[in-house]
Amino acid sequence: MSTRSRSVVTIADVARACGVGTMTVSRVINGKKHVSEEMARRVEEAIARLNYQPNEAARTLKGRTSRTIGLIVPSLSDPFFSQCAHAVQQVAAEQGYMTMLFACEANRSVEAEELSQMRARNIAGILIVPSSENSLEQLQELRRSGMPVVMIDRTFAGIDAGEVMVENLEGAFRATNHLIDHGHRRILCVGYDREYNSIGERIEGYKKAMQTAGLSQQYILVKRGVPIGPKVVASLRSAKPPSAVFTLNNVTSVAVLSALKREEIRIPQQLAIIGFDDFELASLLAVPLTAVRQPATELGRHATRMLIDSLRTGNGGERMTSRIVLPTELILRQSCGCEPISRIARPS
Amino acid sequence: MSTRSRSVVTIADVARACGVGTMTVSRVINGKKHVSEEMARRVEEAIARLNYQPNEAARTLKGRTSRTIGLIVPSLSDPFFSQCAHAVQQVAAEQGYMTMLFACEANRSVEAEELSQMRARNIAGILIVPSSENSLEQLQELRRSGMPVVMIDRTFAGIDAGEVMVENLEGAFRATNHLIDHGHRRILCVGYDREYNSIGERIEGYKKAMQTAGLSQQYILVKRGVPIGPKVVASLRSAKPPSAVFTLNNVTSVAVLSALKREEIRIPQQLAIIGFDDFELASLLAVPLTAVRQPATELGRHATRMLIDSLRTGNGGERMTSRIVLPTELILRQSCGCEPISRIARPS
DNA sequence: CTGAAAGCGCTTACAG
DNA sequence: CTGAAAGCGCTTACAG
Repeated sequence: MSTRSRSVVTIADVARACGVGTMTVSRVINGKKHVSEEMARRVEEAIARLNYQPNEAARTLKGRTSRTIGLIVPSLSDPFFSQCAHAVQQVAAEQGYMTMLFACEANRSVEAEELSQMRARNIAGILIVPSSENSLEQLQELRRSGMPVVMIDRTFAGIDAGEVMVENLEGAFRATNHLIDHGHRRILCVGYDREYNSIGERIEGYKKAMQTAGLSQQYILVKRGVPIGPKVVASLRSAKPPSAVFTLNNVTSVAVLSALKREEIRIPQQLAIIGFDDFELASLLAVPLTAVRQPATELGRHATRMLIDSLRTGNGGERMTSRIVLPTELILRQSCGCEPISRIARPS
Repeated sequence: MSTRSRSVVTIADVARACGVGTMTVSRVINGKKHVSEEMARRVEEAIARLNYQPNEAARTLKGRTSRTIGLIVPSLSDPFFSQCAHAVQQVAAEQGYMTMLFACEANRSVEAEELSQMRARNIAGILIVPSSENSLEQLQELRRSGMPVVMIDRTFAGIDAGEVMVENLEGAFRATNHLIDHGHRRILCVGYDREYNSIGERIEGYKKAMQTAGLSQQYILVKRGVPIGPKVVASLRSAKPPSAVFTLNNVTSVAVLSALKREEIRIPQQLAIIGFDDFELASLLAVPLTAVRQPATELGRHATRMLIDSLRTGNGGERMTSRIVLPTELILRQSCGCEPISRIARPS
């Protein structure tokens, strides 16, 4: 009863039960082409009766690639990535693929290690929010061997892979302009991870808006791990204190918001703020946050579809040039200085 | 260059390169017992030089179980589960296991389907936040065939599996008592998913506290999908309006908070609130939320360790009776009526 | 300490 | 439409 024998029933058992060859069973499992109606019925009945389930390891060993895709994200603690991951898993499952999950923690060596695990497991394709230049070479090698790769949210040059991005520049441009429209002249741009092109594009958007308006730019761009809140607070006491701040991602927004709260700085009166990246609780904050919403779910969905498409067409060996860029949306709340939308009078 | 041939180099290639048998290479890969020092060195050098990587599918086909564990959670959108999932993935990776991810969306048929996929993929063991009674039988069948299973956060009776829970009753008891200490007499208990024992225990904790204090209980317990906020608001206009509310999980807390905000009901003056489940932004809310903190990360860590332990000892075939119950913590903020902690004067 | 043989459960050509 | 043979890349006994 407790022998460690899983999947006890094999294709041979089914074949025997029907008095046919294993090939016939295999054909039925894989789309029943060239099998007579009646035969197919008999085999299917036996499969159901014996509760047979094909062993994926065996199929993989022959077919060289498993119906599993790998997903590498920096972290699942960040709601943006977890939402994305959720969408990936959903779409993959719908299409009959399983998802192997990896959270690399933006750790260089971990990402490389994970990539090599992927290869060992005959993963069909890779979805990655790339965090490290170090694993680039390995990624490229995987590509060369024909494994399809799709980069999500940010990309590295030199990798021949599909890309699903967001309109970072446009979103940041609009956000900054909105602040300018509110009359702000000294707008500070704050954030982490400037080495990623997603963040880089947001910075460009900010820059473009400031330049267009003839305003001078101010930045606080630090490395991950450096507490950024105190720096923003300190800038408020400088000779030219900013009257508004544009934060480059949600981690930054939360860090800045925490510091402002701690220092009892009033938003938006003393400092207005717009963040890139919206999140569920943004509207329930002490001062509801105006934010650039990124379609995290759509990002995951599109990327997964792109990957599976290239798996189906089997053109992973060719160049993967697809690129999708999704629009962002500026969600106006109060932290930018906008008034709360007056509620419709409710009938008592 | 672009043939779909991954993992081109096999164990045979390595063996040939060293002029040894494949067995010797296999031994080196798997812990180098009974291999001479020099031989091991030679083989390892060849492995590195050829960039050889053992094919997991082949190993699995022989060994019957892959170094992969399956994780089934209801959703990754809920930060509690995504944090938990993150911890699982981390610990598993440290121990050399990969994580196959499934988000079942509390969908009965999906959970069952996923479970059967697990079997097909020779998964070594299962970590599950169970959502459905429907898949119980299947889980139990998996158990019978020797697959170790650990349930996280909530459990179903009749499944012989490891359990990692949280002190739900105690946490809820303490939270309710705290509200009573603030002078509240009419405390409403609100939530979803009463069918889960985790939620059931929280209800018991509330009940115990109310009974001990000689107070009468009030409940709003609804099915998933039903908007719960409006019901809480409505109760405020009843003959015996509650002066405080205890919410049974974070989804409920957020729903109630949203409704209270919409109706401009002041917290804690008009209605005090304590929620079960803490979250990152709780302290940045309009009124910082007092909450029972669950150690999501610890939950994931312990569960993964428990699973891997039973994989190592190979006692999956025997009964899995381990049970870990982690403590919760009441995080006092302002929504319960407590005063904000006075800040330490900062040197200007 | 080392290796030749057999086989894990499936699928890919190849015949009929 | 159907099946016997061979082999995917590894590991498990079994010999030396």
